[in-house]
Amino acid sequence: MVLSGGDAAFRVSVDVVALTVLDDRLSVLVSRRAEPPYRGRWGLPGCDLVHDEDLEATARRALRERTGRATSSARIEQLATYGAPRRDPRRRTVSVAWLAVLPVLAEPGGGRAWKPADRLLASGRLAFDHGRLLADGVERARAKLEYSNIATAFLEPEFTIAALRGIYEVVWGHRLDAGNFHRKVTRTDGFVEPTGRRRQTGRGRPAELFRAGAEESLHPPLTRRSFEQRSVDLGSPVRRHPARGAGHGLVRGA
Amino acid sequence: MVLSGGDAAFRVSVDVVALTVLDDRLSVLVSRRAEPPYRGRWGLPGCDLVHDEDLEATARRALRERTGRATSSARIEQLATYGAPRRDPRRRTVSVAWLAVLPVLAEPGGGRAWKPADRLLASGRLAFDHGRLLADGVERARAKLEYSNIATAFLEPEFTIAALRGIYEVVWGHRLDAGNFHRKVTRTDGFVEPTGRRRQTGRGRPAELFRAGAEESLHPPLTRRSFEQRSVDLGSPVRRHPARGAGHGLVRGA
DNA sequence: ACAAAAGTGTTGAGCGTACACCCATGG
DNA sequence: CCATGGGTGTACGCTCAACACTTTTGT
Repeated sequence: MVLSGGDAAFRVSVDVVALTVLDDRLSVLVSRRAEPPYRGRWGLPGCDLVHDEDLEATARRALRERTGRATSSARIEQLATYGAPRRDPRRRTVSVAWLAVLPVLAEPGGGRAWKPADRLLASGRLAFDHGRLLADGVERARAKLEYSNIATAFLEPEFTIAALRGIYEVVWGHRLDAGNFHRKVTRTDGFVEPTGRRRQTGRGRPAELFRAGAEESLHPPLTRRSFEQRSVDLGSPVRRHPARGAGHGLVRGA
Repeated sequence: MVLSGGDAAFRVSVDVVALTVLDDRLSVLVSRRAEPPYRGRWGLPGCDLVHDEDLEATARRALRERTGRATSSARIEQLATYGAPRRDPRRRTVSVAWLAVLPVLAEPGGGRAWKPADRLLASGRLAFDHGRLLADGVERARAKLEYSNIATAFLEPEFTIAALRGIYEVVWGHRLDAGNFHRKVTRTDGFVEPTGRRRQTGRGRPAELFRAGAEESLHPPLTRRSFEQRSVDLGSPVRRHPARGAGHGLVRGA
């Protein structure tokens, strides 16, 4: 860190890949750009770094401005920094990207929307290099489900094991065995802790409610590896409930 | 990413946590600062971002300037970005940190040195927030040994399985069973591939030489988890050869 | 009574650990 | 010949995938 003779200075911004699960799809918060460059394309929430504000505080501010909510409960972590010389055609900009995971919120409105991540990626209609940011964020989330309790951040403070399983199924894109998942989750120290309450789900036996445990990292991890060798249909959501009218049950496991 | 009315601009720098294994110790490249701030402390190699240069190119430049060598062979990956308002007392600076892993090079000279990472961390005599950068870099390296082939980046292109095991032992700080390690490494697809050559090591049966395989990520991973429950002596290096004169053999496994 | 969802039991395959043992070389 | 390090064989224990089965509700 040598102080150069000159004083080259750059714009520094923060962009947030905010993920949630909405209608059984992994979805990301974007807003349609009203101004050039990339007018009409979708952009991730972001804002410029300002004097005396921490990077993480800046990311939380970007998220708060776009969701219109207090986001102190959102789980947030740094993703990576993107600084290719011409990634912003106006001016050289170094952007620190953050991954945020949060439970479903009200629709944000005002040109902003939760859009399915896979569709948005496939459409190629993201501004700047936000397609890469989103892809990196999704991959990070997928990986972290294996060895951290980040899945609980997609849910309200109290949740059922089935709801937690639903997060894994949607983010990983394949179904999991309910029984084995239940055992694995409840027996991994610090992953979830029982509240003693139950939830009426409608049909079926009422499920116990849990909250996130103290342990951030899971040992041993859950593994998606063994499933990846199987074909995964990325084009359609993992339907967690049979389509109305169509009576075909979904196969379990292989 | 909204263009603010003002034009706040920041110094952007790149710092490199360059790791190697020297004398059975995980070591990091540092240079003694000749100028304030932090005169006399140890600093990581770094340089300022300049117009039209990629972040990764900047990191490689910093490494090259400090090692005096072509470092195209070094494995390099982004670590994290540090931007606390007063991390540099002179001017607000956002620093993108990179992790580099490379084989032992000649001593760099000129106030630069390879220093054992653990001692340097314990001494607290690093400049700026470089202690945190170093701690994060070491933890990243430790974690990546589990599920990537990054250990091969510490070695020359051709190496023995025992040398590879030595990297794991030094970085993780405990000994591994030689037989099981050999089996695990040679049977994990894409980790290493045989060259057909052998190396005369002096004593003992000559070891086969391998080179790094094509696969970046290991499935299934090696695991340090099972060892973490055991006590680990962080204060002294894992001696891979018995001390001269002291005839005590090191126990294997538990 | 039946369907559906929650949760438990059971079993077989695979993997990791521990450690015995053989191989190939230097002294 | 022995010592040393390279490399293989083997057995035990644990975990996980698969799936049968029981529990508890709504209709």
